[in-house]
Amino acid sequence: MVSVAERAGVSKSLVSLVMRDSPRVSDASREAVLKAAQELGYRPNLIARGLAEKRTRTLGVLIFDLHNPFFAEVIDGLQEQAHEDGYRLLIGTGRGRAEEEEEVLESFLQQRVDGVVLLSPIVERSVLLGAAQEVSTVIMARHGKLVAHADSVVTDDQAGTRLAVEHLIGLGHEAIAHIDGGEGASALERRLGYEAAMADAGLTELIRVEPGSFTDEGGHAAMQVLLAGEEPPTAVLAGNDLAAVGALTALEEHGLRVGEDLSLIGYDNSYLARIPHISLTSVAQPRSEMGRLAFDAFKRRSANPNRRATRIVVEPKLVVRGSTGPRPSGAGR
Amino acid sequence: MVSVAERAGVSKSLVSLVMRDSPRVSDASREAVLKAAQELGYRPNLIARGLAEKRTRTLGVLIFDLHNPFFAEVIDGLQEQAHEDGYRLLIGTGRGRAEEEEEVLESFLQQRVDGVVLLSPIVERSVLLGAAQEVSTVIMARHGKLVAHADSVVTDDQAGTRLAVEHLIGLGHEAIAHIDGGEGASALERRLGYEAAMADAGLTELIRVEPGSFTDEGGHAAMQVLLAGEEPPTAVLAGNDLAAVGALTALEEHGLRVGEDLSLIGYDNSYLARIPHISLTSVAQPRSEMGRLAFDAFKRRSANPNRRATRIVVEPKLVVRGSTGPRPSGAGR
DNA sequence: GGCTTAGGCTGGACCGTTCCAACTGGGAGG
DNA sequence: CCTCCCAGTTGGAACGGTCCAGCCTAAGCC
Repeated sequence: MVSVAERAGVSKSLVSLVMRDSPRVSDASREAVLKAAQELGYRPNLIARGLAEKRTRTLGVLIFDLHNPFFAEVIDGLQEQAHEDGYRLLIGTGRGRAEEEEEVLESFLQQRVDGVVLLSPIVERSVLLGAAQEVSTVIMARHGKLVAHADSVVTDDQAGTRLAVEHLIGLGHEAIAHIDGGEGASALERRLGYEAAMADAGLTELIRVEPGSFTDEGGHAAMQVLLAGEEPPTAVLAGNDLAAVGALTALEEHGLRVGEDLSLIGYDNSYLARIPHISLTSVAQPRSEMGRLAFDAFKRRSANPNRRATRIVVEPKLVVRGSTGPRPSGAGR
Repeated sequence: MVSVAERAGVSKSLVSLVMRDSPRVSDASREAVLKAAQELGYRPNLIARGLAEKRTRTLGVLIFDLHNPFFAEVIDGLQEQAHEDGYRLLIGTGRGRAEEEEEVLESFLQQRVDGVVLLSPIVERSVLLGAAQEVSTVIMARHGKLVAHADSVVTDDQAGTRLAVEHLIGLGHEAIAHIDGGEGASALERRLGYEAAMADAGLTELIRVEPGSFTDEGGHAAMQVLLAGEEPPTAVLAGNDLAAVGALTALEEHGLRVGEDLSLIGYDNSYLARIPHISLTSVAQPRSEMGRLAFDAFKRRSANPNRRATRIVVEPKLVVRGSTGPRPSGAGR
């Protein structure tokens, strides 16, 4: 910067002003500085700037699992909004381990990020509380109690499964089973939505929750059990798309046609559901919108760090595809 | 840091030494400093450290497409190795646009990363050359001429399609078609491998390359054309898994059983291929190993920035699943 | 003509570290 | 007893920017 200043015949303060697009610089000096910078191949040092400004215009994003396409889309939304506002994203992952997640978070703080966005974190609540005290914090896709001074963004999973059940009822189905997602807050939410919707439709007696998991093996095994029973359901609501695909395999093994002999619904509207060969009716969460909302929440909180913790709930949508159809005549009840 | 020093009754230089685990500190002072730091909730400022040390122990990783699970696994390997060595990863994406990729790269340089890893970048060659001059650069999954002062890590795609063709020939197939991946260096490599393997087996006359793309629509359309022809192939090698899944849909529409009436092979051994419902024979690239190799290359180059550009080629493997089987008797030739 | 105002610019303190040359005190060696 | 050495420690100069108070000059106003 000093070399640029010398070459342009001005002070380094002025170079600094030009680099930051200050309006109170004459056109002549601006041009001279830019020319000198160009000639010297000068590139501003964001490290030094960060030190002097005491802020980095950087957001730390902690992702539970890089492989899950869900997160990729959330980051898309986040990145888009952040980029527009001149923020950079520092992405890290604890690769599914709480301990590593904590390390990554600490490293974000040491790097003095202006805020952190935690995507489905599994660290203990106390860690979240600690983070929220240090820096603007947004927690995504984690249900449970609010964390003081942190905002959270979640989807209404109960509403999601309710949509699915109502769609099936509209098609004439009554014996609708649910393949549970196992432990974890979102599996619980999804199950509650299913049960409530069934009860509201007067189908309490037909509620059937089969233990499973969020994996294809889990969905496969659960569907096996359902089909082996005396009165198999005419429709099944899987915990997520992956489990639904596992269930699909089981149906094939039994020679049943999905969408005709039995209707199947997934959850997440992932990439998988969209494949024509699979064509799965599924509940969609507005992922990139969630990313945008998270960034907005961050901005609001950095403007006013002491505001109350908020929870932003977004509504899921049902995407109907080929895996659901009318109740087969004469089947079950 | 000064406060910690005062509280511990030592100089800030000594605090600095303790924080960096220097061996030339007495146990007594070390303990006193750590105690004071603990009590004050002191957290080292990596920004200031980066400024003073003139290096950041940070690697900029530019990803072509966050959604592609291929990249997630490469990053896994990279992250593992980097973490072990005390490096952090700064991840960014140009979201498929060359112009944005350039911006992200420039931002990495302004942040003074110690190196950059470019995953399948689409920026112009001149940009790569420029980056390589500024900082240790590793280019991944991009074929083509070597870039001066940069190392590259690629898979041998020609060998990959060759493996696939040889597997099919071993099963008795002769009329083996290839669905091309469209433009781009890797589509070219894959096609060349196919053609060479066919020629080597004396099947030059049966070489058939159907234009397509790396998407499911592309695979679907190409398979339609192949099946509509007079002498449809008994085996098809798709450009990647996604195209193979599209082809699968076309087969279904024609009432053909995959693995029996026609054999199908994908490329990438993605998540999709592993789904039981799909069960696609596919060519696997050692993704996380590629990530580790990229980090090694970075380390070597930072130790010696002027070493010659190298190209590290890793060998693909064939993963056989249910979509390939013996040539149906009496079919085609 | 003198006073005020404002735009444009500057010098130097500061941000929180690392680095380096130099200092100290006690033990070993002659 | 003096010198040398070395482990342990220290003060102050970087690192490359931003920030702020203040300076200069020319224009505007009465």
